[in-house]
Order: sequence, then C-alpha cells, then structure tokens
Amino acid sequence: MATLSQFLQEQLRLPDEEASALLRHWQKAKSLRRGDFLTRKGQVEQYLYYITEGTLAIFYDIDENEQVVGFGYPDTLILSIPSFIRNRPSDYYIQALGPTELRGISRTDFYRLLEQYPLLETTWRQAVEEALLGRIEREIDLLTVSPRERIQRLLNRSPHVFQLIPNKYIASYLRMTPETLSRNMR
Amino acid sequence: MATLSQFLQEQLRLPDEEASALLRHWQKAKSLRRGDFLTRKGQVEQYLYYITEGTLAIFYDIDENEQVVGFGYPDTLILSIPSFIRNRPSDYYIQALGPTELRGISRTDFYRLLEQYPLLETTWRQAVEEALLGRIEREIDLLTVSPRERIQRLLNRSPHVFQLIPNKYIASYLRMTPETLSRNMR
DNA sequence: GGAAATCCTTGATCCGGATCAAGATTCTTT
DNA sequence: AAAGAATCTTGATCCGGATCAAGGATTTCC
Repeated sequence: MATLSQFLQEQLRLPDEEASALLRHWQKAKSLRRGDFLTRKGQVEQYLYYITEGTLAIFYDIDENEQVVGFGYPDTLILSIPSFIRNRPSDYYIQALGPTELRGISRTDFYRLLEQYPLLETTWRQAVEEALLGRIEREIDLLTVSPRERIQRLLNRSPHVFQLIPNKYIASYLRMTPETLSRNMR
Repeated sequence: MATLSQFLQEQLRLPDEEASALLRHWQKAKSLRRGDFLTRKGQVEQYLYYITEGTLAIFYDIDENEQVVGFGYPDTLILSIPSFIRNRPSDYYIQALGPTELRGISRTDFYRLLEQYPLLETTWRQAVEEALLGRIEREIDLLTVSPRERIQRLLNRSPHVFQLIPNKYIASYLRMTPETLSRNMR
C-alpha cells in the first residue's frame, strides 16, 4: 500500500523538516465506497487528498451529460484544482469508482505552510508547473482527430489506466463513445 | 502603447523593488514582421516575452497540418511554456500575424531572480496557477460539442480576439474549419 | 455462490461537420 | 491607387463517429 510520507520524500523530494511539517497537518483520513462522492458539484472543496487505495474519476457536466476529465489512483494527489486554488464552489465532481482510501490536508493549513516554508512554496510551484505541462500535453493528445490514435496515445502514455479504469470512463475521457472505443481497441 | 513596467506593477502587483529588479534584466527588444517566427519548432526558447504591440499565434503541428493553440496580443506575456519551463526544444512555434514589438527576459536571469526574491517566486507561482486555471477553463470550452456554442463561449470570454485575429486562425483555435465558423457566426 | 446490475460488443442507420470548389471581399504591399 | 495575395462566404457532396438496439460477458454485492 502507498504511503504519504514516502510520497512526500520520494516524489516531491521534500527534506525531512518540510515533510514532517506537512505530515503533522495531513491527518484527515477518508474512506469511500463505489459511487460515493469525494466532492460534489457546487461544494467548496477544502482539502487536498492523497490516494492510498482505489480509483476515482473527475467529472464535469456539460449539455446535460457527464464528461470524464481525469482519474485518480494510488500514490497520487487528487483535488478539484479550480476550487482548491480559488476557494470557490467546484464545477467538477469527484466520485469513487471502487472502494477507496484517502488522506487529506486542509486548504488553509496548506497555504499557511507555504508561507512558513519557502522550500515548500518552490516545490508547490514546481508541482503546479508540472500540472500545467500535463494539461498542455493532454491538449495535444485531444488535438488528434482520429479516435484510434487518441487511444494509442493514452496506451503509450498511461497503459496502467486501462488496467484500473472501466473502458466506459476511458471512452468519455478520450472524447468518444464506448462503442467507438470498443471498435478501435484491437 | 502598453508598457512593461505598468504591467509588472498593475497586472502582477509587484512592489517597486521586485519590479525594478526584473526591469533591469528585461532589456531585450525585438521587432517582427507579419509571418516572422518568434520561436521555431525544435528551438529551445530562452526568453519570456512581453508584447508591446501586435498579435501572434502559437501553433502546433499534428498529422501534417498546423493547429492554433493560442494567441498573443499587447500587454500580455507570450512564450512556449513547455520549452521555457523544461528548457527543452519547443514542439510549438510562434508566429507574428502582423507587425509586432516585444521585450524579452532570459530564462536564466528569470529563474535566478526567482531564487533571489521570494516575493517574485510567490507571484510567479500564482501566475502559473492562473495559467493552469486558464487551461482547465479552455478544456471545458472545448468539451462543448456544438461548434456554435464553442464560438459563443469565446465571444463571451474574449470578444476582443475577434477584433484582433483573422477568423481563419480563430477557427483552428476552436477546432473547426473556417467554413464552419463562417456558417455559425450569425 | 447466485441474482442483479453494470459493462462490453457487434450490427444498422443517421447526421453534422469536413472537404472540395469557386466567386466575392478585404487586406497588404509597393 | 492598383495589383496581388490572403481571407471570407456560399453551395454541394461525403464520410466517420454518434446514436439506437439487443445479446453476451463481467462485476458487484448480499
């Protein structure tokens, strides 16, 4: 099972002092069952979560139907970014796709720590830069018009997603119907 | 005409000290004519530019044809983000759509200043957060399937784009052909 | 372990935006 | 100001992915 302190030290490369300062405030544990919401639409999400177990999907409703815009799996962070950064009601909602375990840190605590530890601010700045680069990468992936190629790109970049997530959601994430995904998978 | 020092103080809200530290290193001026490249594909872009005059478009080639992924206009910054952040060759290229004036600061100088001035790092972190939010907003805009609605969203969010940029490029940016844009503009 | 729900697959049809084409308009350049 | 280039518009056709439908395969959950 994934552990938060390893994540802070190995993924984010935080020194002991900063890592334990974060850990001290990072206490809230949460369990979800399949279908439970981590964040509902319109709710101000006050937490940044680390996933220890399970999978989640981030949804956005447009024109009456739901679209998948992202996934979460163990040893990664998950949050409604706009809500967390702007401290405003979330347009997204986040749902557990199976039994899930998370740990959270409150937005207030988090940003207070940023002010306290300059090194933390640098790390967070870099994390946000990475997230931005990820979005740009994804924008390019979606530029690809042919469904077959979009599938191929995801297979190359994140093969594990196909192990973890039902195809139905992957199809939505790739902007196609489950039928089209099915027809182009082999 | 837009000025850089005003931009630093009013848009980024930098105090005098940080603003003038930046200005001291922000000297490089550049003129482009219609069609000139600010950044070529494969080139490592070493500068962050502020636009004083003119318009530019950011392109990405996929499947043999070019796609517009962004625009630049006066009193804003422009750069190939992945290239600047990662210091790697750019997959994008940036081209002037008309006569254009810019001022640049080198990547090295810029990141050196970040280390020197903590307040600058905070401001940059917030700017990157904003850029990330902008991308997310744009992802949602592109989720909209109907071309007519995509046009409407851009009209609401950035009406000035339609004044500044030829429709041809806007169509590409909105992921449709110029014909479709034309047919749905009125 | 077995019923029920969910998900996946395959087939048939349809439709909206892309493509191709050609003329009209606007912008650029000297 | 005029020639030339680029852009915009309108029409006709086409095609690939969405939609609708139904049977089969997996998962979920008590």
